[in-house]
Amino acid sequence: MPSDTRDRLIDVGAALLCRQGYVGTGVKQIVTEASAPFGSLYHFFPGGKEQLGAEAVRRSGAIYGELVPLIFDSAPDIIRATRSFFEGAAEALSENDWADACPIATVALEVSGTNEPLRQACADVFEAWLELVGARFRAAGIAPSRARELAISVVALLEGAFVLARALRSTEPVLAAGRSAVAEVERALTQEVTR
Amino acid sequence: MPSDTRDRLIDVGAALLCRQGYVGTGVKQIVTEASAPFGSLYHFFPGGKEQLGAEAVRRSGAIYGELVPLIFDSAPDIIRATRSFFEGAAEALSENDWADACPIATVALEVSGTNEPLRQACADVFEAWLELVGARFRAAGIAPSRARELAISVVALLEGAFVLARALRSTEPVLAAGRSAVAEVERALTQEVTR
DNA sequence: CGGCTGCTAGATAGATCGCTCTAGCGATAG
DNA sequence: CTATCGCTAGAGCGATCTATCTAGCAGCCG
Repeated sequence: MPSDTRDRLIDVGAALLCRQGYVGTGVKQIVTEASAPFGSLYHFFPGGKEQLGAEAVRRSGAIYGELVPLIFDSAPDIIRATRSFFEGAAEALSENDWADACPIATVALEVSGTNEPLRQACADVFEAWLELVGARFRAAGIAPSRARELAISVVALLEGAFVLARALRSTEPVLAAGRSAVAEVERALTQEVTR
Repeated sequence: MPSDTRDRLIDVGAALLCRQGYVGTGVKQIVTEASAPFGSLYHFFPGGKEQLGAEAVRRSGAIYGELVPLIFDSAPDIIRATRSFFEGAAEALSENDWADACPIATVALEVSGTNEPLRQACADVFEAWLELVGARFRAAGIAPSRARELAISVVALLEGAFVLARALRSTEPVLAAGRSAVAEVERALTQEVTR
């Protein structure tokens, strides 16, 4: 049974990583906001900040990954699911002062050249997301290789829109990228039907 | 006349910001790699690291902005220009060990919630890029509002693909996103012609 | 020559970084 | 009861961070 404190450290760490990135988040800040004793961090995470960071990245990835079945199951088709996804992202972004964008993009860019374990954690999360989304596209009748390419484009549109949205403090990029994503899904479906 | 040392500090700073982000780059590392005396940094940049960072972001933005006329002028149309852009980005990325992605995306994500002057610098650069690309689309006959939306999607595809590519250490996302970008440009042109 | 200015040069302050260390609490087992 | 174990609690270490400080060099002007 996992300790409560350990869970809180990961949750708080994940939230801070999302907003400030890995380098910008100090271990003291994590334990303070988690109301955890300092020593507990190194009790539960002997690997220190790096281990906690990696686990926080993977947890964020799992939580956000759950949005895929949640949204795709409640939408009538993959076109409207894609639209929902971007509209929901835009809403969440503006409501939380542009903090709740991608939980791991900042970390991924920061550490991709300097911290291999963390880079790998981010890569694993991205791959899992691509597979989750790609599976939905395949289930809608799109050929596997085309489904993966489409998944990459949709995720890239979302990630790129988050970068622009956070810098510009506007939902416009997310909404514009969402319309492109919907169009791309439509195009892939049309190709499939008319082949 | 700008001092040689001052220029070198901005150039080295811009290169380091691209690879390590703002928080991950120390001022000592900048002056060391620029072969500049430590005191000179605060002589030329009284605002310290923040001022140097903002100027480096703006310079990177200007340099990368020059790629737009460079590529669009040497391509026969905006479709092939868009394709060139992504293919060139993929090549540059793999050749430099996934370091030369977007020079400011990491900074933009890192500081968007903690450092207003730097966030503004990133926002200004993104807006300038959107205008540069949007102007090319308008020149090809696409309506202004549609041209802006298309520019946002293309830039978002590139930025998002960079995030995935750096984490996955693969050019696949950039190439897949590039094909989507080309398709989106084609779609916008078709809409314009058949209207 | 002397004096002024722009820049170099680096020591160092003060804060913060990640991390290690010891001490002790509380619950459970023997 | 005592012993043990999981966890709490925080002092403090060495390193590193940004920024300031003084001192001095080189070149130009009078």
